Amino acid sequence: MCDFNNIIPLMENFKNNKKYIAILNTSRELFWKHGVRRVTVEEICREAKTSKMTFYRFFPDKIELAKKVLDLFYEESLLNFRKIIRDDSSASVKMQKMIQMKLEGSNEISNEFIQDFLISANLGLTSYFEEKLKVIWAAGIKEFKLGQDEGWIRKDLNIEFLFFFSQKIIPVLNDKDLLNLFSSPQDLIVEVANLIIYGIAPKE
Amino acid sequence: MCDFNNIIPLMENFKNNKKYIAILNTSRELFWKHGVRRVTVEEICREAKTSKMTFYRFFPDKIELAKKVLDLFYEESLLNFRKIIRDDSSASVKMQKMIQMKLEGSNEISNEFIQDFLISANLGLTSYFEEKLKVIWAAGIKEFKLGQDEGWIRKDLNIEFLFFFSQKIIPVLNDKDLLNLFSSPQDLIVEVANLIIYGIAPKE
DNA sequence: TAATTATTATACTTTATTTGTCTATTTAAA
DNA sequence: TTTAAATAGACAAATAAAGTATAATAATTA
Repeated sequence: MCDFNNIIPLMENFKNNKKYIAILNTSRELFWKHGVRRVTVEEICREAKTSKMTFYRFFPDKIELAKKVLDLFYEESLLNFRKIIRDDSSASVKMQKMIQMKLEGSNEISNEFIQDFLISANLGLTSYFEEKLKVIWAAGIKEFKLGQDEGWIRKDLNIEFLFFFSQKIIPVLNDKDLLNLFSSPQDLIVEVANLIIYGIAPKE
Repeated sequence: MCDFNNIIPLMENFKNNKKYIAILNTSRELFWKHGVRRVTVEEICREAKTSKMTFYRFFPDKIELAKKVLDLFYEESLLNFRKIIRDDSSASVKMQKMIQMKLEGSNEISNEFIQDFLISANLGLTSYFEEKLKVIWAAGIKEFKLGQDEGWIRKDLNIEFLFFFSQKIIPVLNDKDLLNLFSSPQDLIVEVANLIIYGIAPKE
């Protein structure tokens, strides 16, 4: 008699909805380029070929959409990260893949996007971002600790330190003069990966 | 008794004014990234470390500023172009330099910027842009005709055709597979320049 | 130094844009 | 055919941006 499916909103069915996905993709692109502040709901709808009413059926407002975009981005990044960590290649290759990923920047959040999360406190995104970052950071560290358990990362390594270190080292790797020491970027990546994995001691 | 210098506004003295230059540079950067529409006067002032009042002393509004930015960009581009054309290197080297310039995109107007000139008719920039383009186009053609007079460009070449052609050819040169046929991008540029200058006939 | 001029910060009004909601219609699916 | 989903357009309310006025400060120059 009483079918609750008709009463309780089918929240998570959105995921497969074409329009919902179109809005997410379009907004991600626009947010990436220009940040949240500069992009209007109307613009997103126009680009995603949807109407405003449909937009508001899915998202209460632009800010919540931005949060969702951030969520999905992190989810995706973590998945990529996990795939490399749990991959059954050697430690050195894993590290190479991670460096590659970092260099390509495919896992990098755009500057314009992040600015609106961090700087313009007015949008109310700052704390959300910080919370999210903490969670992701923890998840990433957990993955690395897995590597310690599996034995291909030494147990006395400070993972938190490694994370900070890897953030700082990327610009250095993009140095033109450094690149010239190698016959290809790939060779540089291998060299760095080996340094990180094996240090400077000879492999026994 | 009557000093007209005090009455007639010293219009063109702006050119050397620090603040004026700061506003132009800042706005160019912002317009380049986001287009005119998305950038606010207040934002420009903030970035250029100047006040709104100073802004309005130099420019009646954002649109006039955008026009000025376009003007200066074209002026600069034409100067670069002229420098190459009137340079006393060989025809082939001239062409190499021009191709290089095109590839670097340093003389390319940004897409975001141009969008606001072309698409959003509301800003009233479209006709201004078209007029300007005509003038620059003509100036460019005139430079090339100089080359014809000087004898290093054959007299029966249709310069207008060459212009269209060179616009279309750039993306082709950025093709990865094409680049792989050469040991360096520079070699590709030399090859293309030689083709344009000498055609396929052997140099006598 | 005093006078002049340029610049700024702030507050404020006006104008324009954006938001979010409401309809009446159209389109698509069951 | 009925039901649900999506759209276009109009709209009031909220927000943001433009542009002006004023008083206070800093920088120049005579």
